[in-house]
Amino acid sequence: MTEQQKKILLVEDDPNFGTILKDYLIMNEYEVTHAKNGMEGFEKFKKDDFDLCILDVMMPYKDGFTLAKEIREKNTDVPIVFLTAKAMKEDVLKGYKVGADDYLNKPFDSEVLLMKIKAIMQRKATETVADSKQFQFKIGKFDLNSKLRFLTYDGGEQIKLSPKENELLRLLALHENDLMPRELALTKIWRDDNYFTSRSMDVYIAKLRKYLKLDPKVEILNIHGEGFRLVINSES
Amino acid sequence: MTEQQKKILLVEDDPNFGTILKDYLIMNEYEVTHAKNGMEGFEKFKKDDFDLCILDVMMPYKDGFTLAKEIREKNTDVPIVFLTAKAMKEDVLKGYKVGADDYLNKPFDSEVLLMKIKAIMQRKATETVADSKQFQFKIGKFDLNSKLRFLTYDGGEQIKLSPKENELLRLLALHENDLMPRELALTKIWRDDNYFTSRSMDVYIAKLRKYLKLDPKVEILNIHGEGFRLVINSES
DNA sequence: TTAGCATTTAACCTTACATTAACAAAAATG
DNA sequence: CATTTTTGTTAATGTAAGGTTAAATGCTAA
Repeated sequence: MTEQQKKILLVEDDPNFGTILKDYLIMNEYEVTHAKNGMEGFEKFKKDDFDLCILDVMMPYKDGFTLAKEIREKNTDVPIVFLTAKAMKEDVLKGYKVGADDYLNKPFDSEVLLMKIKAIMQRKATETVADSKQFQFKIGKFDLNSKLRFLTYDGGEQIKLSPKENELLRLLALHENDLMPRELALTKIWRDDNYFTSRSMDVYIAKLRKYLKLDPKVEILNIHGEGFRLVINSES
Repeated sequence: MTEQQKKILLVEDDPNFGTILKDYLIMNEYEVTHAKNGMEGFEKFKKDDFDLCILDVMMPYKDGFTLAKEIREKNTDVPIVFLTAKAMKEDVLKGYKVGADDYLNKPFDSEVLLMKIKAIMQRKATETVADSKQFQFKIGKFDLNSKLRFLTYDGGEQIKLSPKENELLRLLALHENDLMPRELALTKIWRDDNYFTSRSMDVYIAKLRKYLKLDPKVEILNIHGEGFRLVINSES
């Protein structure tokens, strides 16, 4: 892994603070593009690829959150850090919804900022695409997070899954619209294929069906003597 | 990241065995400091930074476990490997409590030692630097200052945290919204993974939950059989 | 030494999970 | 079409994990 200078987009309207921060980051081996407001920030964002965006929240013309939303539309991955005034606690949460990786109260300790930047870069570097996607499945209106063992319906309600429920649903999702052989689940999840484990599996199929009822387009069909099939119906 | 020679502190009283081992390690690109007993070992430890300590358990003046305890007081991170006589099974466990990363029965296969050393170094290398240096966390409306061990609610009320409370919360915050495996906390904080330490950890989880109740958006969720998850809910 | 902590251990309770049982329904089979 | 096999579903059971509180222990500093 070759060490390369990381590019940071800094959007901060206060000229004094902005310049100081920029210089500090450059001193610490980052390549910094400084924009003085949200509009300019977005223009610069479109023109280059950045490894990190640091956005002030309070800015004329276009505030940090709005800018973040626009950036997210273009690029879902780039880490975003917000700079906020100490007072605004609630807005901070709003920031998280936009997908902030972190935020800092002004004034802040520059060392802390540096640490956070490093931590974020590190995280991004190690979380390979394969890594994070392996556990995420879209099942109709549901999202299955197989690592944390929960099923989200339509971005809202969260259903906790037991280990067996989770593994079974994951296996079904892996074979979406296709046959998931009984035997496969039994050997992979139950590690044994006999009458009782088979009945146990049926019990789990029933549980999953109950959860999935929330979305009428999603169903688990049985293929007699063969296994099951997770289908997502397209017609309404 | 530049490859650099790793420093090993070897504390072993048997002059023959010690010298052979030292030479063997040097042959394998390690920088080795050899001490002949626990007293000397501690003196040398204080004078330098080591990447690994290899301690014989049976030694005159100061045994390996006692030395390890002293080393731990100075430095909680440095990996420790014990060399034990084949017989002592029980003592080995005692060693784990001190926070041993591994142990080896004498006589042992030098290849095995080398492998273990490599594995330990690797493990430490991936425990990111950023992680170990991060001490400030925003947890919903709370601010955790992990260095000074206190939790501030909404800029006002300050809650003092005990060392264990602090470390546990810090570990949870480091894994915010993600799984913090039980085992991780037990090995990192309690340095031992058994029924009682596990129950102790549960007690601390309860304490943290009590503190965190001030902000209803913050909760510690359990993932049965896996660990805990610190989540900050965005919706109100 | 004691007072004041932090931490562990203990006890007891609740919840979560997986399996098994029991019975109903559907599908296959001859 | 009667019978067997497979599947659907719900409930009961046993065990393990976690939650909570209090008491016991250990530690440290006055």
